[in-house]
Amino acid sequence: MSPQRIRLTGTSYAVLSLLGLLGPATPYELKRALEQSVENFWPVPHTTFYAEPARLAAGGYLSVRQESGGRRRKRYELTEQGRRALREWADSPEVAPPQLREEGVLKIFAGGDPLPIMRARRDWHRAKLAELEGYLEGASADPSEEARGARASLQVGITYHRLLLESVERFLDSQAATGSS
Amino acid sequence: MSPQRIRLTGTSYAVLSLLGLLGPATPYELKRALEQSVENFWPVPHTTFYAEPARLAAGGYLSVRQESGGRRRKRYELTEQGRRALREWADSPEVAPPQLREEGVLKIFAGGDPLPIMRARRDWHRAKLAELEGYLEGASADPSEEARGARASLQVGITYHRLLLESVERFLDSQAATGSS
DNA sequence: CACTCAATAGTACGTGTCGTACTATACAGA
DNA sequence: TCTGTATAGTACGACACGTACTATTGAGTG
Repeated sequence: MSPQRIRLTGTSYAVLSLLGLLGPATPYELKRALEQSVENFWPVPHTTFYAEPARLAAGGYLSVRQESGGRRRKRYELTEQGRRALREWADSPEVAPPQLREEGVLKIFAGGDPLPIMRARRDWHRAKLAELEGYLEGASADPSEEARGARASLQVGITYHRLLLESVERFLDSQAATGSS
Repeated sequence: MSPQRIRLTGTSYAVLSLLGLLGPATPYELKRALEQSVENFWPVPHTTFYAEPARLAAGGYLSVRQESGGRRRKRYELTEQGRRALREWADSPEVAPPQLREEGVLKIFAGGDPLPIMRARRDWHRAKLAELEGYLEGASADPSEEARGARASLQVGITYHRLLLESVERFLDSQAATGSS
């Protein structure tokens, strides 16, 4: 029962801030909110995400209440300790360096043909950008103060993805210009 | 002794392609080559990276010869199986979607102040870009055919990072223009 | 009303990854 | 020969990941 020490990771803070935004929520509700926001600059597979609230509860950062209905879902809520940890982290200016995991570039490194790879990328980035812009429209419909961070991060996320797309397009143009074998 | 089945991950292919480039090498040599190339679009902590060649050898993708000197390092080399797996992977056009892990945006999402975070980012991206451009100069000094993939991936990597930097600068400019409280 | 199908809401488990901390060798200079 | 620093790793426990499976709900259909 006494809270264990657990390490707080990026995923932990993602959960904590979503709970800060939504109030008490079930893992599934959190996961849905995640998909429309944090997922895009902090990817988390769903199995990891489902497990995280339980970890945080074990560490004393969340409290749980189990529903009695058929699905007996667990509803999690920030504790004072959780709220404090979140605020401290958000207010400290240090950030870990960003990481880009790009299998496409890895393939090119290994000698793969850049053109089809980068074309696939271009299409993917276009779709992703459209998706994010949709989320931003949705988020802008809710002008509350609590959603300010969500909107700001979507802005930044969109800028990132827009420019990534641009970089891919630029690369493809330069290829078309030069060695279009 | 009979080769185990192992899963080949991005890290595996990073090792395989580095071995393809360098020929027989020790984990440390691989790690050094990694830092100047693949690391920048496929981050791998050094402990994971050291372990990977042994895994691949257990799977039959690499062969090992242990040196007899003081440090008794192990020198790894691609087997035919390894070479085949690498080529098949590099030639297939499917690529997993790129992932961006950006703690800064996560903090902004959580309500952190965007300005100091993005300023730190700008500086980081500037330094990284300079570093990559240095590597490209180094790689261009070696105009061999085998290094073609290395050069191409550095080009792409530089374009990515340049645009990421630009996106941060654009964001900071827009902040400076609007609400510079 | 029973049945089926899709969508929703998860869990289990083994392999792989990560970070912290520690260890060991080589070599240069005092 | 001692001491420091760069080089070259290993140990290990906690954490993350992916595949596959399970269970509940609700809507439509006969």
